[in-house]
Amino acid sequence: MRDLLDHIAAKWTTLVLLALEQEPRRFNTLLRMLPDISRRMLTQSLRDLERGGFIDRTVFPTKPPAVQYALTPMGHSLMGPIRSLIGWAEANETALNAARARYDAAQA
Amino acid sequence: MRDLLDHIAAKWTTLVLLALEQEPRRFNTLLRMLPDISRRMLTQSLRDLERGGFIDRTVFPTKPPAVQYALTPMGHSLMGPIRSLIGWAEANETALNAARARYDAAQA
DNA sequence: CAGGATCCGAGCGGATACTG
DNA sequence: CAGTATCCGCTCGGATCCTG
Repeated sequence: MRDLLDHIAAKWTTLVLLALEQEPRRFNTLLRMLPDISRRMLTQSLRDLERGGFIDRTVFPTKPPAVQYALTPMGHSLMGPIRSLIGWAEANETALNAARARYDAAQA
Repeated sequence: MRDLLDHIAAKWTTLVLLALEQEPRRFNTLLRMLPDISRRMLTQSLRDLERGGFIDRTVFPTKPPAVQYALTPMGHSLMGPIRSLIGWAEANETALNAARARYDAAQA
C-alpha cells in the first residue's frame, strides 16, 4: 500500500498515466501535453512507471529514433480507481475550495 | 484535480485519514498508530487536512489539554475512492513486486 | 499533552549544455 | 528525437529544545 501511495504521490505519475490512457504517446508529445513538467521530471516519472510495470517503453530504431510509451494491462487496470478519485475531486471541488478559503480567513 | 493529488501526494495524509476512519483520535494516539511519522510531520499533515476540510480539530480545555481529530463528512466521503485504491493495491501487490524485480534485474 | 521554534543535512527539481 | 550530465537553489523532513 505504501508503495502504491508513493507512486501516486510522485505528483506527476498520475498525470502521465492519464495522458497515456487514450493512446500510446512519444516523449515530446507527453512533454507538450504536460505543460509544467520538465524534461528531467518526465524522464524520471516514465522510468518510475516503467519499473512498476504500469507502462511499456518501445524504441523504434528509426533515424532519428522514436520512443513510444504505452499503458500495460496493469496500468490500464489502475485507471479505474484513479477515475474514482477524479470523480470525487470534480464533485467536491467547490466544497474543497470553500473549506480552504474559510480556513485561511480564520487564520488571518 | 492537481489539488487533490497534492493532498494524496503528501504521503502521510492518506494514512492519517485511514487512522481516523474508525473513530476520532488524539494526537499521541495517531503518533503511536503511524510508526514512522515524526511529530513534526504529523502536525503538518493534520493542518493540511484540516485546511482542506477533511478533518475537524477539537480542543478540550482540560488540564492537560486534550485535542481530538475527527473526519468531517467530506473526509468520510473521500474514503470511498481511497478504498478503491487500496483494493487495487491488494489485488495487484504480487504483480507489482514482480514487475519491479524484473525491471531491477534487467538493469543489473 | 499537544505543539511551536530552530538548526541542519539530504534530495527534489529546474535550467542549461551536451550526446547518439 | 530522446534523452544524459552537471550545477545549484530550495524545500522536505528529522532531531532537539522549549512552552501553555
